[in-house]
Amino acid sequence: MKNLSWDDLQIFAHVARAGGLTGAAETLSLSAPTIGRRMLALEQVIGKPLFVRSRTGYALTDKGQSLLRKVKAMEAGARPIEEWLTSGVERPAVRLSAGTWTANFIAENFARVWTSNDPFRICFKTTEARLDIAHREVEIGIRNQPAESGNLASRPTVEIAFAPYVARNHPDPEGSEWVSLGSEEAVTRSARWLLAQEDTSICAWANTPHTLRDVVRAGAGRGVMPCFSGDRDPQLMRAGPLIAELAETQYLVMHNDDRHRPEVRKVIDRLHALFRDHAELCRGDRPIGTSGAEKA
Amino acid sequence: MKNLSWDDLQIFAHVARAGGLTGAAETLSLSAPTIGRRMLALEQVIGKPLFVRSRTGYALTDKGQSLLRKVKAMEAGARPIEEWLTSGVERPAVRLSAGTWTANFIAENFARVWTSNDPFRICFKTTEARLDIAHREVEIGIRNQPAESGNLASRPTVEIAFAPYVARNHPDPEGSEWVSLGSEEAVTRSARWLLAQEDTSICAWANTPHTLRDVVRAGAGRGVMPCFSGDRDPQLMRAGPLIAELAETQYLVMHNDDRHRPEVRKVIDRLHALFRDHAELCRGDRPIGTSGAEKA
DNA sequence: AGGATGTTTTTCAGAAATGAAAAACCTCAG
DNA sequence: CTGAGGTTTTTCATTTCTGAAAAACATCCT
Repeated sequence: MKNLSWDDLQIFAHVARAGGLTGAAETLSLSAPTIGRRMLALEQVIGKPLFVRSRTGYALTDKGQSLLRKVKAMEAGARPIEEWLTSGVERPAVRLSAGTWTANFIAENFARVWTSNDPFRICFKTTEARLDIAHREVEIGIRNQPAESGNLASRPTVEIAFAPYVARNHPDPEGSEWVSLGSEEAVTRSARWLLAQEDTSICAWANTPHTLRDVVRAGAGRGVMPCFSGDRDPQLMRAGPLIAELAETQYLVMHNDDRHRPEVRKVIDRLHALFRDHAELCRGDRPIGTSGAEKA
Repeated sequence: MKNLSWDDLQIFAHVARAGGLTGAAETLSLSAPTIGRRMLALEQVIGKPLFVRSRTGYALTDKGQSLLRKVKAMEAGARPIEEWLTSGVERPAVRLSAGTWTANFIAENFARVWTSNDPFRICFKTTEARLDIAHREVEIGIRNQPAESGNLASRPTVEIAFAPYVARNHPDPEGSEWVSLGSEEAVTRSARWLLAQEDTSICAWANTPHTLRDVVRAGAGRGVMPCFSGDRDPQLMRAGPLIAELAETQYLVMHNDDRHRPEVRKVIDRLHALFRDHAELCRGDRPIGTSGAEKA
């Protein structure tokens, strides 16, 4: 730990411009409490108050104004480095593997994950299989288990709940038969759950999630889906309570070495923010199309 | 964690100038392994190797040379901030409390702790009492126990060993009587230890450590001292083995809030380095004046 | 050829920093 | 006056980073 941290000076400039911690947190990959603590520490190193604090934000003192002018000179000094980093570099691709529903959800929120200003590209690999991150098949995997080897890192995001869905306006939602998801090669967790229930009657099988949804939409019967998919579909409604046995924690998994790559870092952070913002939807707290729905 | 760390750029410049990790560690308050990891992470962010690594040090690649030129511009931008920090500021005092032997040891190595270039001053408070750091009686306390309250921080330094000493060339070192340290108000740990021994014969009491040393030097008998004092005194020699019961770990204790104050940080770091460099002496591994002394 | 010295790299336990969640507080609109 | 909304601050569990110690390797001297 050094005396005067250049990183703290950079953060200081962001807080000064944003007028507070929350605005600075949006432009930095740091949380507001962390930024608050670092500004406090910076003031202790400097020995003078830099901010006047209020509940409406942070304003600069005279000393803070003076320091900001100087830090802007450092920012000017840093700009050639940022430009040097991006010039002449082909934009790398961040390969992202996710299950069908998750990929669909991300695709519908794509602007939250990537914009044309980004110096990288996104490569979706939509698959129910688990691709090998350790051997660089993808950079980021969205999984329902944490990484199990030491050279992978995982970051939990949200709880994913599952529930049965049926076509909207189905005459007998909880009395209809089931549509199961699975193929001859792979039996899904929801298919295993289904087989474990007493007195279940399966009227159809689908081998891809899209096919299952289409069959359920057509009114053939009930199907199990994650809530972040089922509860966004205006053609579906709940056909029973949440299925506790299928609830799982979602993880963003990446190689340990890749965590410092800025494009991987940025995608990871954005995915995390995206899912966090839809945490209620994912947990099943926003049921669609059922009367008397309660909010958790 | 941000993408391109300004702190890492600063460290990079130090490594480039020093030609390696070890030299950079001397000018930064970071260890060589830490600097090595940070340079690796910086290269991953940059996407290009910056160094050619060898066992004789780090040399810059062409890309590294290019980056160094740019970072020097940031250093130029940072210089007005460093100057602004030091200009017009009355030098603060760092108050340091330590026991007599420890204060004596530090005073003899004062150039390791303070120089006239430092923008602060040192205030010794030599006492066997424990001064209150939480209520700002001192900034740094050197103690034999870690901090016990949440708002204090402690950093262990070295193991302190104790042994009995006698005047050099005493005719009967291990057969002489004891000189005890203590006063009517405060019985020291070594005095308690003495009373707990079988068949001990105390011929004198001293109420200050300096007085005890003077009496022992005069040949009156054996006295218990910490090894970093006894083994530095050419007028004394060991009069028995190390006293395991009295061994203790030394701690540098400070207020949590003060850790970011650069002058407190600097003194703490220097004291830590000073004691670490004399770790063998403190542990009793450098006995003075006894024949057949072994090196640990 | 072998030992000493000095550097970087790796491993691992502990310290420090972080973010999530909650608490606290202020402002503004109804 | 009250409730909603937005911000900062505090608490605590978790994650990340650090330094100590050891390992590995290269160079230099005898």
